[in-house]
Amino acid sequence: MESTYNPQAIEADVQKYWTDNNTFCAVEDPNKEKFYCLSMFPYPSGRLHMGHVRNYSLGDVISRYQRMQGKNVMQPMGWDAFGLPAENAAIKHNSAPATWTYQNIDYMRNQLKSLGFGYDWHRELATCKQDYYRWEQWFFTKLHEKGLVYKKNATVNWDPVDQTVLANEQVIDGRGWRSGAIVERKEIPQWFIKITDYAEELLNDLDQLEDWPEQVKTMQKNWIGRSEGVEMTFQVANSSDSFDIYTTRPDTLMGVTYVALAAQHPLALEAAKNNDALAAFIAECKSSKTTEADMATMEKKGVDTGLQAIHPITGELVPVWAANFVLMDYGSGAVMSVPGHDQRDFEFATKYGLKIAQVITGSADDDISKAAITEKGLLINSGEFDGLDFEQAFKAISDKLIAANKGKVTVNYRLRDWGVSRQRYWGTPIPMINLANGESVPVPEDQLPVVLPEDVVMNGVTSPIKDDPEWAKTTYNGEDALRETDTFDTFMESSWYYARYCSPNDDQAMLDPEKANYWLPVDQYIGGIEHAILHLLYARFFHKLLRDVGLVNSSEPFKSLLCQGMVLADTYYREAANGGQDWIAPADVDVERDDKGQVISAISKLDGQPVISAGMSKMSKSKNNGIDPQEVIEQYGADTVRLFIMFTSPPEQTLEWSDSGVEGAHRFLKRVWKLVHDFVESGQACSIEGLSLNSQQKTLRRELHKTIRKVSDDIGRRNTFNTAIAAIMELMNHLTKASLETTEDRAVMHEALRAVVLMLTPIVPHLSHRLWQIVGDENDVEDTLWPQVDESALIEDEKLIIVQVNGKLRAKITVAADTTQNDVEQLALADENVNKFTDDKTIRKVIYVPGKLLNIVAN
RNA sequence: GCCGGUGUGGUGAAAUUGGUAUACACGACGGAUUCAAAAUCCGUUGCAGAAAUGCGUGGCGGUUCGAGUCCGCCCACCGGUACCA
Repeated sequence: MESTYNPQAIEADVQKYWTDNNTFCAVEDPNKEKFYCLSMFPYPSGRLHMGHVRNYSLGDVISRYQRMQGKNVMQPMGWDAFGLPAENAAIKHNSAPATWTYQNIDYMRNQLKSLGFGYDWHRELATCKQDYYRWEQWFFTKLHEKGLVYKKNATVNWDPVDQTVLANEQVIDGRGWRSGAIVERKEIPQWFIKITDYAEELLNDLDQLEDWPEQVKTMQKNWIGRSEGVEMTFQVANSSDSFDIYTTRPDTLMGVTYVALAAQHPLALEAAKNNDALAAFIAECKSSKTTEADMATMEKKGVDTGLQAIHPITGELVPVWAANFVLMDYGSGAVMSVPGHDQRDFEFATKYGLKIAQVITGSADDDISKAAITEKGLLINSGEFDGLDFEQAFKAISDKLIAANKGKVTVNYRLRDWGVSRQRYWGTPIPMINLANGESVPVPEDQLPVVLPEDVVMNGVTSPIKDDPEWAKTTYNGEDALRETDTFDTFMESSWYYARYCSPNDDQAMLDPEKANYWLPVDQYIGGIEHAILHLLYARFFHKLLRDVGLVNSSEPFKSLLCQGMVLADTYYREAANGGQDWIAPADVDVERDDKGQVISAISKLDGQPVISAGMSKMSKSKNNGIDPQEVIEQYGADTVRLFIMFTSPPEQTLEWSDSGVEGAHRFLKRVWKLVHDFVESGQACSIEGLSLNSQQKTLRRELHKTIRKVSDDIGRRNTFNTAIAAIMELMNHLTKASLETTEDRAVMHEALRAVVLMLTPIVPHLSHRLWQIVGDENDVEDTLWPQVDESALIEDEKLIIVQVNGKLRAKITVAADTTQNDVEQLALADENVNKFTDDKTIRKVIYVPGKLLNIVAN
């Protein structure tokens, strides 16, 4: 055995071995328990970043651990290949999005291989290839057939100079990122999928997802936002017009002092024809932003439309305002306003001098002249409803509206239907045909796929398939017609890729139900918390759609979910001449520390001049603080990178990159290598069977088996890989101090080293593969089962009891394991230090936690 | 704004069910080895204090024999907010 650890040589050899032996090729086997482990597939942005390395290390550790539990493991990998960045890169590099994307995939695939992830590469897929997206197009036409697809107008960001639609990301401070033009809201026709038809099921099925983080389920629940309320109709005075509003607080209906319409509401547009102020306001609203965060934080503004509405119960007239915070896209585009009991309405009413009425009792310190009373209470100033509580008022008021045929009790969802149209090129063409009569029909099945041309030139503004007058031309039933030139939201591709991995090369069907039902649901899904709502909700929705088309027999795609945190790194900068910051890469900075190790200054390695430290932030191009995984792999090897990433933080938390931490991880692997080397050099291997051990050897075996128990629990149940590694390190600290003189010493050491290598296998698979050839047996470590705990080695004859007086630690006493509570108390009270704190006091109570803790309460 | 999360030594973190706060690692300091350095190995390391001991888990308050952990209020930061993926 070589005396020094040489990761580069080992890793290349072991990776070749895995490839040559198809070690990770997964085949359906009904006699074996399956385990489908999936990490969120990457967008092929160019190079792997540390977030990817973390995500895929987590998936690989879990996959390899489950394989060592004897399961039939499938771990696939692919590419979420459509999306906006490819278009921008193509413009910048003067090439086509397809070329750029395929080059990135090739580079990143090699990076993944160099990290030693156990993927079944036979199952690789890329969503930008027609053999993938053709089935998405087919599926969309099925959904259309089932009535789950419709077209309606929806708002987009419109760049009036470039005459193009912009993503939210492309709008910076209200202006288009290329043209600099002030972006406008514009309504255009778009395709929607009726996710709201599944709102109830998407909500209820969250309860089945026992192995999902509570926080993710809560976020999804709030996003779906089920509420029970009343929908009612307000008649416009002196007109046949009316509009509907929905409220969850019908108990406050008697406190409505005005109603508010969206600026784009048809009644507001009509009224603006003879109202200049209103027309100006509606024009102003055109430039307001479209995101929810912007809508919620912007200054609330409104204008009186001059219309009046008839209160559905009192018959009184209330003014109708147009307001910028009411969304035309959501609900009916109108809300009732109760300034007395809603804070936003209160501020709006105060600002515009509208009436504020109190109709609900508040607590003693509530002051209706200062703020709205938003808690529920008893009704006052509400005529016949006075004295009712929320429940009673809800019933009485809704009953009255129903009787008058002016309203109904309804369930409402915050969730909105999924708009899937994008006015961009690099995506799946929407398989619809627009006929001359204005009707839209799905592309017939025998004409699918609608292929996206890859050999295109980007002009930086419009989609090449929109630019090319020929591309859209087609015929339908012998008539000339035009294809849809919009493409799908890329969330469409990522909503079903997990299922396609089960039969990735099937050219006859979207899925092979037999294979899909063998592997699905995914047993463990791993990805960033940023996907907690949108991606995970759409994928859950798609799975139910796949079920209802008969392609899968389960209702949820992901049995267990693990959300990993971001990867951060140090940031350094210098003031730039223009007052901004010049960000300096952490690799180019040396830090100086004081005697306590606290950083006192940082200097550039390039010029020796000081730089300013700006703390930790997410690795990004803009802060120039990305750490390239490739460089670290080349310096220390993939195993060190994997070990550092798994050790330095629990998976859900943010991970702070540290070069010295990486060195520490590398040092540990060198110690493991050296210990195996020293053991091998010390003589022949031998078995522990039939040997009689001394107390030190027994203690060492107890440490070993306690470690196996903890590591199994940490990896198998808790997903706390950091504490599993810490436990192995602790064991290693014991082992390096152990003697290797006698046969018994060496037998215990051999048992321990075999277990250490096996426990490290999921985390540092190359090193473990090599070491298993030395301390293991002729089988590959990949085909070896996880070590078992020997319960008999765990038995302890003594216990450490913590003795407290009034909850404060005063002594630690060691007693025989079978000592009674009474004897423990006597021993504790005899302790000098305990005595000092109880001496002049009366003992009131004694609390005993058997074998652990004794608390004496005295005063 | 709204929804969700996080906050513990000089640093990353541990404490799994309310029971020894700081395991493991990094850094720093001291020593061994070395012509010297790197590497390696050994030791010290929450703060104050000579010690006894006291204090200490973002802030304020509460529950409890006992609180990092439970409850209330507050602060700071992070993720999402429907066209970034």
